Amino acid sequence: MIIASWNVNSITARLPNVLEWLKEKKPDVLLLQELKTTEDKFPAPEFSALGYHAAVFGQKTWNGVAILSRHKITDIKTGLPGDAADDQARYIEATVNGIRVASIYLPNGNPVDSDKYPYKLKWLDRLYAHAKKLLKTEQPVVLGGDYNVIPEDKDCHDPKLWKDDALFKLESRQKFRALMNLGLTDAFRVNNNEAHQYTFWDYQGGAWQRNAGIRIDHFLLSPQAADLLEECVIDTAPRGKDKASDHTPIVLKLGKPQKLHNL
DNA sequence: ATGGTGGTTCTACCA
Repeated sequence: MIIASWNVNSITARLPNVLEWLKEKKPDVLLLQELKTTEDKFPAPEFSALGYHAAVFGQKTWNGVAILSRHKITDIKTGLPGDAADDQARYIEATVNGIRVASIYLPNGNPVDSDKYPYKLKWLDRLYAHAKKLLKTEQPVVLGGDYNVIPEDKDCHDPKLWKDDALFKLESRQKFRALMNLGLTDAFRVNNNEAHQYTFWDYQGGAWQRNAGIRIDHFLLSPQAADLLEECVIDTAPRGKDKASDHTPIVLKLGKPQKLHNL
């Protein structure tokens, strides 16, 4: 089973690129972030024509997340619990093929001296609390998306340039670490310890051409999902296309549950 | 320290 995640920076602007990529890669599931549109304007018919169901949590102008799937999508929940006043469309969760999957668009948090940074940190705390509950179900859980957190020095081009940024500040990284200390696994790092593997390159300053990127799109897996992990790779090709998003897809391959020997 | 680009929307704001 292939599950991919892609921050598309407007599904309207990115539709041709996303359709082309789906036709080529044919993932079972694609998690989308930064739709920048509402449910009623989401291009569901175009995805349906390729065989994908869609669960969408949108809003006007900003944010917006979705789950596309060739398999039936059930038990859809929108919004991250823990703050009734939070009206930003950043979280959608559903069951696909026996796996609980979430598409996450974590707040950016910049500038750090605005209320955006505490909102990000609180959002990370809410995600921690929610992940704890999901882990108690002992189901395969896949939390994928744009976390807006650079986990380590080696996940950016030049750590010095990022040290005071909301994506790299100590509190952000500590809270991301805390998620893993709950028992979640950063799928990309299971079989790949290389530095400078990126999922985002800024539109500005020739960041793509200079490979001055950051790794901020992640798949975090519950133990039951991590046991199924076969591969997790970043597909850099879409970032080099015309009219590209500033993010590129990260792709996760899960196998079938193994039969365990009785011990 | 600033500005560089691209998205939505139409004037700034966000990333």
